[in-house]
Amino acid sequence: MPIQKVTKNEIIAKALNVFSNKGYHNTSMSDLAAEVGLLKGSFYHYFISKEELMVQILESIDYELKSNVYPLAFHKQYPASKRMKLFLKGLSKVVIHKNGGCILGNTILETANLYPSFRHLLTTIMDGIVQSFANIYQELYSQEQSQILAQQTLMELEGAIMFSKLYSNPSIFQDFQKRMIQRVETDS
Amino acid sequence: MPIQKVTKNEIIAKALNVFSNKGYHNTSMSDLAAEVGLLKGSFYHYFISKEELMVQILESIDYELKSNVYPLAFHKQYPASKRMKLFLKGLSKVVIHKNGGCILGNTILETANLYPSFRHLLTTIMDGIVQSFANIYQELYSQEQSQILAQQTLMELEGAIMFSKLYSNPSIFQDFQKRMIQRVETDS
Amino acid sequence: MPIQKVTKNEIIAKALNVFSNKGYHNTSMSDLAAEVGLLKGSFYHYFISKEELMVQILESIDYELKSNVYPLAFHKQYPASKRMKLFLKGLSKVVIHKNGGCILGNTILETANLYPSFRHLLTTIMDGIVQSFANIYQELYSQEQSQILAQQTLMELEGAIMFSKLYSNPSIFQDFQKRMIQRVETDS
Amino acid sequence: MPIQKVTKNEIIAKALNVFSNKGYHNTSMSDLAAEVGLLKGSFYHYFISKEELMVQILESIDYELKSNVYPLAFHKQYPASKRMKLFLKGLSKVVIHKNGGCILGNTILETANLYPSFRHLLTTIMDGIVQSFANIYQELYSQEQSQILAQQTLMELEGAIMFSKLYSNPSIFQDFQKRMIQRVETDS
DNA sequence: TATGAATGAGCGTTCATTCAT
DNA sequence: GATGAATGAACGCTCATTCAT
Repeated sequence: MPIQKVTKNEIIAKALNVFSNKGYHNTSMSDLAAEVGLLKGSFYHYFISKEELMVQILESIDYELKSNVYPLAFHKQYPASKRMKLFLKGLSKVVIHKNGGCILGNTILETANLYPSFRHLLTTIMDGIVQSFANIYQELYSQEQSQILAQQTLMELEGAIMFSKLYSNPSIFQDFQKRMIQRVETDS
Repeated sequence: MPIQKVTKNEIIAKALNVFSNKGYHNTSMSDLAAEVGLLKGSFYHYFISKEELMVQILESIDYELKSNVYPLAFHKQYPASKRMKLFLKGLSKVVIHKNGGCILGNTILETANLYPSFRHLLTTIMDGIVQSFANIYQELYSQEQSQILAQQTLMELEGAIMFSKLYSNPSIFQDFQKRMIQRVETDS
Repeated sequence: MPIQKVTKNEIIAKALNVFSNKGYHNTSMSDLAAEVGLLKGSFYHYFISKEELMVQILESIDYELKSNVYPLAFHKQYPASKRMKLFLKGLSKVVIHKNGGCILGNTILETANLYPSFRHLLTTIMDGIVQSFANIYQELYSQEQSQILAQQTLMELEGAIMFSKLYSNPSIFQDFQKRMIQRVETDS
Repeated sequence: MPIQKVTKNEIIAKALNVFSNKGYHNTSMSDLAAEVGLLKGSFYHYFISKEELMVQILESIDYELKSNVYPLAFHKQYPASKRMKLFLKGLSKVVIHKNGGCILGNTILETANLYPSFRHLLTTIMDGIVQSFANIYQELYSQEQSQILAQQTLMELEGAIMFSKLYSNPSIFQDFQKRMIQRVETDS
């Protein structure tokens, strides 16, 4: 009976971290194998290729967001500001890695034009995030306006993470979060 | 004088394009050499390394922006909206490449943590852009408010380009531009 | 278990030969790989770099000499001349390669100023050889005198090999050996 | 009228130094050109190849020794010890370079088996040096004995330089010189 | 004579991937 | 399932050399 040193999910979680920190092309299969304590050859028992690994990482992100994060934006009894706060927190936990930035933004910029298999997943995820933001905004704005604001919010989020990375200053992203929460606060 | 097939500036211009489209790590010196019609080995007559080439690309961007683009934001006799329009147009010409996105954003996400020589130039450039936006906003807002808006604008710009790239839809970035121009329009 | 075409020790033995014949800088990793029937890339499974390979070669020489050669100079029941004879024979077997000369001398002249990691091993080995010669001489000479003679012997040995190589004439080295044996002969 | 920045002899002198310090294979034509203040391309106006340059260096050493150094060993009115002293001094000046060792020994070990054009010159030079030593010894020894001692002296000289290099200790070579002078001293 | 751009082969090294055990 | 040896292409870069100007 062969021993199993790791599970696919463990690999996905660790590989996500490595990719976030080093980028797709700058991460080697050796790096990934080392991170999970396997040898390079063993790695291919779990994922047939580097590309397939990234696909499954993105799929797991999609699943995680759908299961645990999007619902935070749809909590009917919470006010918009609370939903915004919880949603941003949940989103950050899944998708943002300290110093490494946002796996989505990183992967879009580095690979969107190269791997159609990535692009489809990335659009699905980005759409999901936008719709969640839009739902929050609809407490205060028209549907059309909410849609626009939602997209802007995600854009600014990605930009804020980029700035945080460039200046090695996490408070840039924290300020962004505060701004977004305030925007939907109705201090009546 | 020996035959010269290319100039350093031509190389910088073409390499900028290739890096924009393929990313830093995914671009090989062969790719770059082929783009300008040289062999890999010949390329090293112009740039001693891939890293140095990128440094010089970023320096040339910095120079170009300082010479021709930042001034557009400081035109005293133009109204804010016109300055915003001209500035965004100038900025786009230097820094954004169709399908490839923004060389600044790409390079920040892919290399900011790896190459200190890049980071310093990138912060210089980003600071310059933010100050230019801030100057435009100061026609309508307080200095403090302008500063914040300027940074937000650049963040959203980078996010907008990311979306344009992901969805292969240039109008996302164009809509962003319109929004920014409207924001400083005073319909008097 | 994966197929294994060679062992590390086989590589060390063959690489020692190639380095001896061609010199450190004039030997390419392809040369070495070809010698053991591997491709260049496969070579790096055994040694992470050319420098590390040479380090391990020198380490294996040090080990071999300590295990099997130095003891020949310390045989208490043998007379000095017999010990000299056996020691020179043992030394030659480990360190001298036909036509290629002495790996120690070659490596000292070519790399001593370039690779500190080599230099340390080379001094260790040279010291060990000198001490062995000194021990032989102590049967006939004072300790101080033996020390000087021992160093001279090793110097002349390296010079003799250099001459043998230059004139493609092995008898120059053989004559040297006879001379050294006679020097410690006490025909009583 | 084209300017001439350097003379062939200047190049030979400087190239000799560089080769002594870095070795033949580890010295690039760029290194040599830089040392004499030329560009690589210009270098080929003086020497058609790296190999030809080394040939001319060896030829110039041969000429220099014949003109100015060998005669020191044949001074009829000087005693052997004085001739030995002067000869060793003259030889060192031409052939030994601080830290870099002896160009003859270096070149023999690194290239003797590769370049027949080098080998012939090197044997000529080594023969010349041996004959000079032999002439000195003939004041005290038989012709046959002198011949053997002369060859041993040159061997030990090369070995002494090797040791000096390995241990970064010039006094090893100086001690060798003293020993050789004492050997032919007749304190009558 | 001097230049320096260009060449094309080769360097040491790393890569994603394969596969016999 | 895990190993790690092997692959072969590609990497960034350097080499000795050529040659139009």
